[in-house]
Amino acid sequence: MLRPRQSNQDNNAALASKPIKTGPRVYEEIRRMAMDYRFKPNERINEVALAARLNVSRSPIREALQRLVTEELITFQTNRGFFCRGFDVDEVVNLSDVRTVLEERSVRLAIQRATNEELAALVDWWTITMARADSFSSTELTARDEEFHIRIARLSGNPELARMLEGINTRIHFVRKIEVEKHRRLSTTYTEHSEIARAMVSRDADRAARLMHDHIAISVADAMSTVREGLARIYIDVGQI
Amino acid sequence: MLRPRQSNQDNNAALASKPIKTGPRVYEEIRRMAMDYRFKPNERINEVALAARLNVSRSPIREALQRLVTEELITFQTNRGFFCRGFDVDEVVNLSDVRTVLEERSVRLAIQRATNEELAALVDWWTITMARADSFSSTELTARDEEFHIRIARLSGNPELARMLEGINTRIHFVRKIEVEKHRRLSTTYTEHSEIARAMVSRDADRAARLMHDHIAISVADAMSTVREGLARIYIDVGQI
DNA sequence: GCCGTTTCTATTGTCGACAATTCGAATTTC
DNA sequence: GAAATTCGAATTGTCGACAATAGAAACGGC
Repeated sequence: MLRPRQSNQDNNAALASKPIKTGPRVYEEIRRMAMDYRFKPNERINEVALAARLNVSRSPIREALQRLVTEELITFQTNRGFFCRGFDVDEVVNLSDVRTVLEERSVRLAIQRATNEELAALVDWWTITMARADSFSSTELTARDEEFHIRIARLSGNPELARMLEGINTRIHFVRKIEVEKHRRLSTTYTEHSEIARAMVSRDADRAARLMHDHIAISVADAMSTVREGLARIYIDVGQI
Repeated sequence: MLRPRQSNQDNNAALASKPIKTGPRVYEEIRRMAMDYRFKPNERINEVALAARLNVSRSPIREALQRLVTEELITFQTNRGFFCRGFDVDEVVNLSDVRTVLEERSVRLAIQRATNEELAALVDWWTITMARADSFSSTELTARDEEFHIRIARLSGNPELARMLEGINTRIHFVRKIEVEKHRRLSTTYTEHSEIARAMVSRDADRAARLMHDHIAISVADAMSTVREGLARIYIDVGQI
């Protein structure tokens, strides 16, 4: 009889009948955990425990972790193992600074290269999103916020630029989510996004870039308090094992 | 008797007595190979062959490769394995575009935050390097070129910015080396670096940023021919197995 | 009671084995 | 002759085993 490569009747319940390769699955799962700080900052990550938790051996775990190391979501020390990344204000501020210049370049290129249809589609999509905003959970809202920026990055026609922004996004995902939940309504973000999109439609690069700059600066302004809030959540929510 | 974890009398000769951990060593080694296109573009990388070549098992090989995947030096497809990254003009151009905005930000921040001593040290170091230029091999020359930019990035006081620039540097290392060898004298690069450094000392941010911008633009200008030259080298030099 | 050793335990690093998949070549079919 | 098929060899995915290392605990000297 063949060895069951992946016990499809997994953990506790059945979203079975999903023939997802375990390699990628494990990677995605750990990545998600790291993004959401399911590991405490600087916590040492026990490979065997994690392997048991995900019903696999240590090999795929280690490969996924190594990959996350270069994504800066995980830290690694030889002979000591893997650790969760830290969580501090400086990092958020520094990332935001980089993000600012990349996003500015992003809008400028998008304005230069995107078609009228593409830009119109961006506006439409965001308008619809705004209209439905109340029906979205914080998680969904955060995802839409991130998607707005990613769409622009894609329109820039520079995949490398887009990839780097995505990398930054995954690293600041947690604080961004906190921000969304803190304000909840997000109305300022909404109007700011709309303004940016409209500036893009009218091909006003300078204005769009400036709006984008300010848009990011605002959230950096109270990064301190956001991080504080984030730390509280990390160490208070023990809802998940 | 203990199992010899690593046959220290390696491949063919003896740089033995080096108790370097095999994990990091393997990673560095493969990384170097990828940077220099010792693998042909888009070539499939055979794990067992590579493992045999480096005298280790497949586990450390795979971990290193996974790590290089997020560095964009290696590509990966489930069930099909690892591949060398491609080698085309678009990528170089796109990376250079990103690099430009990051380097501009880098000088600006460095001018803002670096001390007089630090900037003076930069000028001095580059002056000395220029003086010794003739005694350097192309490889050493390339390294100095890269180091100049990295030093500025460090002076920016933003480690994230520096890290991203380093990432870009490793990806364009090959073409940069070609450029260095193509011009050999490098005199323009030399004077350009000097000018940038001097502008930094006089805290002229706009000028420094503009110089940096042009400095990079120049090499992008004939990226096409450089890449062509690079392709030739990759497929002609069969010096290494 | 505190600091430096020593011993023991938990965890990581690497390996070889084997199943699952893919690749390539030979073969057949149209 | 070209395209599809089949089958065998090569390669990848994952596992469990065990040595080497680090970390904790017990011990002893002061």
